[in-house]
Amino acid sequence: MARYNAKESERIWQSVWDGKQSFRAENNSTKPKAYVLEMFPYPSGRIHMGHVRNYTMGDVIARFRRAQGHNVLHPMGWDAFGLPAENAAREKGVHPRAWTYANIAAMRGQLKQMGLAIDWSREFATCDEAYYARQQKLFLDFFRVGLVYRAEADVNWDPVDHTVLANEQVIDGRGWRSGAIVERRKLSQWFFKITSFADDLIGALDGLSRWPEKVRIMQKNWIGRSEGMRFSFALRGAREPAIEVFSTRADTLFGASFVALSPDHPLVQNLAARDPKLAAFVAECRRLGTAEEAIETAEKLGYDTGLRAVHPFDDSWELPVYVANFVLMGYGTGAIFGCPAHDQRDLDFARKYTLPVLPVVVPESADASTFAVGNEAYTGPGRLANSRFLDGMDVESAKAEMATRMEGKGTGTRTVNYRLRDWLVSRQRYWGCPIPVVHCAACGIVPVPEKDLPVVLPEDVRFDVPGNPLELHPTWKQIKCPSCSADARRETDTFDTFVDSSWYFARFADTEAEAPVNKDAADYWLPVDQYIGGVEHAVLHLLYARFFTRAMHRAGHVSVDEPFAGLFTQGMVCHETYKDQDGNWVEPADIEKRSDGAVRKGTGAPIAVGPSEKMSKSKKNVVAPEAIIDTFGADTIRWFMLSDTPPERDIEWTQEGAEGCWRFVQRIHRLVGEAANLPPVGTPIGQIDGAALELRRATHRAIDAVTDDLANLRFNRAVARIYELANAIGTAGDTDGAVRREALETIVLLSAPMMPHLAETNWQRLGHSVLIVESPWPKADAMLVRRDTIKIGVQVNGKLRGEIEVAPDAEKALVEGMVMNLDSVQRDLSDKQFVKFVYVPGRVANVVAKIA
RNA sequence: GGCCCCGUGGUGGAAUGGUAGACACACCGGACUUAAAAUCCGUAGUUCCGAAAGGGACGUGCCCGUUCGAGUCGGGCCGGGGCCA
Repeated sequence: MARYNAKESERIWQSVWDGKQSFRAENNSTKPKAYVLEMFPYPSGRIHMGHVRNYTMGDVIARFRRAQGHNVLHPMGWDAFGLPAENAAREKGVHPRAWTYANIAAMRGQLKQMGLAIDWSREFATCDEAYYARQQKLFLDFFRVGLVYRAEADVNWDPVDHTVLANEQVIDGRGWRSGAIVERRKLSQWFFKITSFADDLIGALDGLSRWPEKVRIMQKNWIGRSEGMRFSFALRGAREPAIEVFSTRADTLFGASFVALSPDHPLVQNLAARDPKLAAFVAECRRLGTAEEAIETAEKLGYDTGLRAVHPFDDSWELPVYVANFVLMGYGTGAIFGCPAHDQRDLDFARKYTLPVLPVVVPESADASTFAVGNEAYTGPGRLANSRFLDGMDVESAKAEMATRMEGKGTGTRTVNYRLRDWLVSRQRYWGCPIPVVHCAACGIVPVPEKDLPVVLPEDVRFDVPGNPLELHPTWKQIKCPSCSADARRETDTFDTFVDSSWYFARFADTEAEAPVNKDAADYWLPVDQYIGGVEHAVLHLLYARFFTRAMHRAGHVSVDEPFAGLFTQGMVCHETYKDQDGNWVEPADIEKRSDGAVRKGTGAPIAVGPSEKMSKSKKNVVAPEAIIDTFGADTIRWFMLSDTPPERDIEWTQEGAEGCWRFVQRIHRLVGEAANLPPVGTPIGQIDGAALELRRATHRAIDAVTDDLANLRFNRAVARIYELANAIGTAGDTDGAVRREALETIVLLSAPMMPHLAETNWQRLGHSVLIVESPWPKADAMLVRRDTIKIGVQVNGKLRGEIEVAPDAEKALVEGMVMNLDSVQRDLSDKQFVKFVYVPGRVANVVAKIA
């Protein structure tokens, strides 16, 4: 019999599905809807194993839901704006547009080779004018409803590349590309008011029951809600206004030993204007950049302004006012009071500048008169001490008392503060969506009128000089003010690419719509029922998309607040690492494994095998999906990605594993091919017993288990159940024809979402004229899933002593009789005294006895 | 430092508080073959007793607890990873 020709078969079925438009989603359907979405790829040029794993999982769910009778939306698009295209332009002289679309074409071809059940009619790229034009319209709508503003902000500025850098692009204080020392600069930037939804973005997390707990916690931490007090310190004998601070620990106010201002605090700016030393200190602080991690780990440095602050509860108590590098302008008010005994950063600072460290919270176990703080601040619970009217209270009561007193005097207010900052969306780059705004000397900021949209990127830009090509373009930014017609200047910033990916799922509902989002279609499809992607997007992308959905709701584009009802974060794809004797990384393709170890192909030089790590170019432990698909076909690589390892964990790619998958593909093909004399399709099953009945039971148990496993994304278990059915078919041998047909049809149907081409081929070989993608999911017969008799373990005092076979509903007394008659039980009980008999129906029987 | 996740054979991993190791990979033995590949059959946690058939003990990172019964639940450690500091 001919072996299964995967290449040939896959090509054929892909073109059949394509010709029949098998995976088109209907916007009008009476079927239940299922929106299955994987995070869309950046068009880097070729797909990698991570894509294969991600899209295979999504495809299995999409095909499974389709077979179960759902109207499935499973689309694909391209997250196509971004810096790599500009880098390619600088390095290779190719235009970002040409580079990007060529990459998309190449990757589309590779994804199609995977045989994904995608509605390609809805495909788009975020760099398509049709898409970013609508994004500009959304921006104007957000502007209209008050969710957009422009403000000065601290940014990481690369003085060589003339651009703003994200925190992740600053490495050891230097620009990741130029290597120049990054400066902190104040620039006018565009912001989305994500903080106005902060409370709701936290509160709604509890309702996302089909999200991983881990992601919900990460988002909660990221938003960082904290309750505290806002109050002021007056300055003694100074003209300057009082310093307003925010603190979550107002209970420790009597332990205060200094007040500290952010280097970016307005008061500091004023003081620095007439104090060159302070100005120099501020400049020094700015060199740290804006990354919190850098600020946290840097040495705590301060500058004594000479000002003296007055304690809010004691007019005679003065505190020094410092400028400190660890105080962030963006958090709270940009000013704090320092209580060294109960805050580690304050303690580090106090030790450096020899300021008092007075404990005011004493743990229950310690003695208030002797309790002292060494090099570790005490942040735990306890009783207040050295704190006048707060003495003896616990921390929570003291906070409440402080709040009541301050609010009573009108000197402070309870405030909720967030770690989350508003979203800075402007980037000084070319390959992004232009922000549709005009700057006019007379009118200020003027949104581009909708009739003038889209603001299209110019094609004739140069990348041979540093800086923003839009800024450098000779004419593009010159425009008349839409409001007063005077000469004005176009905004040359483009959007952060996270904006592009914050609403694409809503566009998929209707990619032809004139409006950014077809509300009726979006109301039908949203929320996404199952979203799948890498955990690295747990915070930013998923938080931005949740914000955007709320903003779109407010602007009238959608009716939901949450974009993704179900979220699944899949693990990475790993591979062993290899090094030669000189310590150079070696690619898996150059390795040959022998019984005595790994060697380099050709030369036979010894190779050291290292641990399995995430596939990365730098470690050369990358296996190209194309090569695998070329050798074994798409079904084999898909089957591998689903087998053995639970989907949320990291999977290790191995050549042996891939070969094992390939053998199973062939085995199914052979099982179907070897099945001689099958009765025609639809032949009813008559009276059966013995091996035929056993096979039939195995078939229906497989349906039952695989259905449940796929519904819960337990792909590895579903795979194991299919192997079991294959083993059962092999064991059963040449039994009743109709039963064998049922078993074979079942294994083909159950494996179809995972190995769709193989399934289609064998479905046809079994005599079906309807495609398997148009065939319904099998149903398990409960009578056959249930067992007539079951084997249960017999224990004495919890130790296994034997096994008996009983009916699932056998009476306890009957089971007890059987158990007590077992020789092994009798032997064990010979020196013991019977106490009681425990029987868990269908599970276990346990004789409890004590030593006589 | 805080919070969260994980720790099971040579390997990936199964296991609603109920017979630990399903299923797969690798290894080994056998059949088929001139040979190899492919395929099929088989053994396989550790250890002890036994010629064998069998039988016993131990076993899910470590310790303690709850329970008739713990990989699973609780407490405390150790190790690995993640997030936030």
